Amino acid sequence: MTEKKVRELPPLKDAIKGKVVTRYAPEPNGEMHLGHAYTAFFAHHYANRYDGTFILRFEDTNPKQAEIKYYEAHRESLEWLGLNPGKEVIVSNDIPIFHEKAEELIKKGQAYTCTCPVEEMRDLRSKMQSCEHAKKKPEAIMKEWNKMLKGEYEEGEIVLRLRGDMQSQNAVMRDPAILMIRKDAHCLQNRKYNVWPLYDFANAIEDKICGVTHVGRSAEFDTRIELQNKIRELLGLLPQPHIFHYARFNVIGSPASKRKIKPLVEEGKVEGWDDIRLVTVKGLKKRGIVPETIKQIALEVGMTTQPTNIDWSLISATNRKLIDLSSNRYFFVPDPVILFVAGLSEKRVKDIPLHPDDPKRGTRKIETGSFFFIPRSDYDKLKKGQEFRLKDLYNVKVINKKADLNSEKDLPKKSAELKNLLKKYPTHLLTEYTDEELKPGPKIQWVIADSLDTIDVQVKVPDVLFINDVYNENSLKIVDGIGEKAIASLKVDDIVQFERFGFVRINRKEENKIFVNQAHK
RNA sequence: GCCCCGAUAGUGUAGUUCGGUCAAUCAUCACGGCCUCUCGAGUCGUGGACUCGGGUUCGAAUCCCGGUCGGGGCACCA
Repeated sequence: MTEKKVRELPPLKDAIKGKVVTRYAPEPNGEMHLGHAYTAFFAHHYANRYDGTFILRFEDTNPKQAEIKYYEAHRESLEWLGLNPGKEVIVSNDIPIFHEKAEELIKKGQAYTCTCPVEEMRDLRSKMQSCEHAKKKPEAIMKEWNKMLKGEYEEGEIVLRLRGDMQSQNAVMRDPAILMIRKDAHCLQNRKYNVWPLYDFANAIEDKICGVTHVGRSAEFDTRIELQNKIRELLGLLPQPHIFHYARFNVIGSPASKRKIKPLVEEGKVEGWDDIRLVTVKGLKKRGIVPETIKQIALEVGMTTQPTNIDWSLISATNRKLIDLSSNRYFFVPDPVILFVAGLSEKRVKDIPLHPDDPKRGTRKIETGSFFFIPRSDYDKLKKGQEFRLKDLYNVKVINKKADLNSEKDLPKKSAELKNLLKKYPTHLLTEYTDEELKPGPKIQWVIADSLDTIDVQVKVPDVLFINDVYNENSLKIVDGIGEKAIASLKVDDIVQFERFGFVRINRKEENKIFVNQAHK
């Protein structure tokens, strides 16, 4: 096996070995998706490369949004991805620090309280005009600030604004609000605080508290660099961290953002955040995509500043190569019909390899009789008189495509089980044994039908969720079929290949039925 | 509307910093051959791209200007 040349990310600017600190900073209000995973991967990757520290930081400064279950969700997903943080930080624990820093700005004359209604503030900002509140005396500002902290204002009544630059081309610089009143209970801090920092303020300071040296994030924050740098500058929090941006990653046909996934979950168009059609980390896991695939694709795509639209085939192909050698092969027949082989009285016992390219994996024994299941799709293609091979067994020839094995005479005595199966699967094919010789021609997948020494299998087969932005009604197919007995002893999370069908991950087991998800062909 | 950012095959990328070695890399994809007791893997081959217009230059994917297209931002969300 030749080692594929691995792409490497560009070096980090001013990176000193041992001193690099990076962070992955999600808001705990939804499951981790591919975009998050890439951000986390890059941060982790660079921290490792320079023997630095990778921090998981929860940006939970909006009590309306933060939910306790999502803290855990991010931790779990990171662990599964193998991106373990060296340190975890919860931003809402640092609210007192933000209050302190805000006060410092007020004392320096760099911030003021403002009671403009939202619309008015927005309007004035777009017109590059200050409001009268900007002219307030320092003592008045400090007085109002203290009232804010004590909870004497309602939400929306007042904010603390930074003295930025009203004439700036960059609209975020025009005296942005940096702290606001929030009265909702926070999932961790409860009602301890009335004043909460907004994103830019919290982020600028928190990166410094954490000692973050290099920040990689998605490009929507491009215009905030100036603001965040200014906040740090005013507070003497220097030097500035290095910030690099990259554009959004899209998978064609799969909504990437929480904003788009949430409604799908709520409308029941998907089965939950971990639906196998979604590119959430849990969805990918459930489908049978391995962490290494996600990392390899992140590396392949890199940190481009142009939006990317990855095709599912890239994910499938990458994943297939990674799991191919480690996935055992099993026999599975989707949508089965029953086949009888005449002219052969003795039973056979075959040793069939678990992997065609790796004999060391060994074999499993399968005892065959005269009754088999074969896929309907193969059955449909067969013609009377045609010869074909039962894969790994022998050759047979079609006698009657529309046989009724219930009434057919000259069949060996049928067990009660078999009689039931014949009724349950009413399409019957009558063939006769010809010979053993392996020759060119169709090879058909089979599972024994003489007894119940098999297992019922249900497969979920995912397809793209959206085609040209329209929800794909057929994005999830349920395929029922029958698998060989060995499948029954597989464990949940095992990834195997059903031959001539595709790679699947074992999702759930019941007493005599197993539920699997198809990752891809 | 205003402000940023970007543009290499269907898709993802390499090359752009420092113009010639680029009739453009690798992968995916599609098609065909070989191999294989899978529709998987492997292997060989074929197909397909420098957004457009102008400029600089002996020479432009690479530098400059303009257009077009795409993405993002302009919150008392993050």
